[in-house]
Amino acid sequence: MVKISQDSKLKKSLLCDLDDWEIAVIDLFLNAANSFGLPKSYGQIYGLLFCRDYPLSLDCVMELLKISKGSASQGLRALRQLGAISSAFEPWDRKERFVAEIRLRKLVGGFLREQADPHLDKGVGRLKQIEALLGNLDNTDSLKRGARRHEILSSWHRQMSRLLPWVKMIVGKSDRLPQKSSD
Amino acid sequence: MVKISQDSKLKKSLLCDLDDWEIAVIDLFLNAANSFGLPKSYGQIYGLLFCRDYPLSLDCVMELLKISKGSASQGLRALRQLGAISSAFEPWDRKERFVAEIRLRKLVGGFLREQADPHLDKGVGRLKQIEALLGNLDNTDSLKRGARRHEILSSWHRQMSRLLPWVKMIVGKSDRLPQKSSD
DNA sequence: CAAGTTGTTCAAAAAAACTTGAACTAGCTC
DNA sequence: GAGCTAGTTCAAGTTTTTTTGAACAACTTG
Repeated sequence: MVKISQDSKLKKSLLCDLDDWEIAVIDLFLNAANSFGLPKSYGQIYGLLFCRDYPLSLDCVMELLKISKGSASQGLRALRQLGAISSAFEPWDRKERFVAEIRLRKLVGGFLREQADPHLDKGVGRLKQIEALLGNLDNTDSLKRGARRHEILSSWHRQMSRLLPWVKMIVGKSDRLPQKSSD
Repeated sequence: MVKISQDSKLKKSLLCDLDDWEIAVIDLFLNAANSFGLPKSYGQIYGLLFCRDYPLSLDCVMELLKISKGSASQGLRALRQLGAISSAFEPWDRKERFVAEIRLRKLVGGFLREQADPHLDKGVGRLKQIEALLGNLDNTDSLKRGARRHEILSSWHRQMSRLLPWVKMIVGKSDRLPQKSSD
């Protein structure tokens, strides 16, 4: 491949800037990320990849979004960890390139796996801890109250544990887009 | 009622401090609030009320949790808005007092109503905006790509809109605690 | 192995979110 | 209406989170 892409003046034009609609989409994901408790930059990165048909490298992401190398690197890593993007190496270049996962089911699944499941697991520990503290107690009144609260929390925990698999199932079950793959 | 409760030295003992298990429960909710994207203090406040059998006033909340009046006031308001707590005035005192809602279905429902539904609504607007931007476009390639992305986002929007009612239904459908009310 | 490229790390800077508390409104009571 | 009490508001302060960028590690190539 020609060395042209090293010249930063040309780079800009080669990468061709964002379209207006792309900016709007990226902004949409920025906001979405925020309300899911993820950093804005993750949303922007996902949004950009979502807009594009072909994989982008870390450099492209950096330049198109005007964010730092560090942000881009961390964001891409986190998004891959969430299963929201995947990466591949093209044979003709050793840059890693990224594409967005667009199957909603995968996105939701990954998010729940990384965010919800861990909390449910920690919950078990917390419930045990509370149980233990109740054990050390002689004050009958407080004990009874605490025991009741423990029951309630346990019940919630059970219900949430049952809910999540359903959510993972329901999303994307039907209502697929006409053409193109899915799961 | 006697004026004793104005004497701050007595107040402390009258309110009786938090038990260890209560501290653990409050901490649990603090963390939970955090992962739902709500301020920690909201979690603490809810946690405290969750532990108690009887309604607490703003003052009590403030003193037991050692948070400021402002935090307590805002937290209580927001929690009520979410349907996570409710308030009442006792006939013998003009302080407003608060109790936690413990029916998981109500909690989830309120949260979705206040947090998810608005986002879905805003989503409609954003989709329209993107559509409009695509309208201004002559570049056929970008237009096609954009149109496809718009389809995908619309599909996601539909799927999410269908999911939420299910979640509201499923949570709390069965698996009730033995005794005591529910919905 | 020197030079060049890709991507990671992490301390420090910047930005965002949360909390505080003093000033304020509103409603009683005398 | 003066004096209390209950509760709200919001600018300023504090804490937490996110971003930056320079130093670094890993790998390739000549």
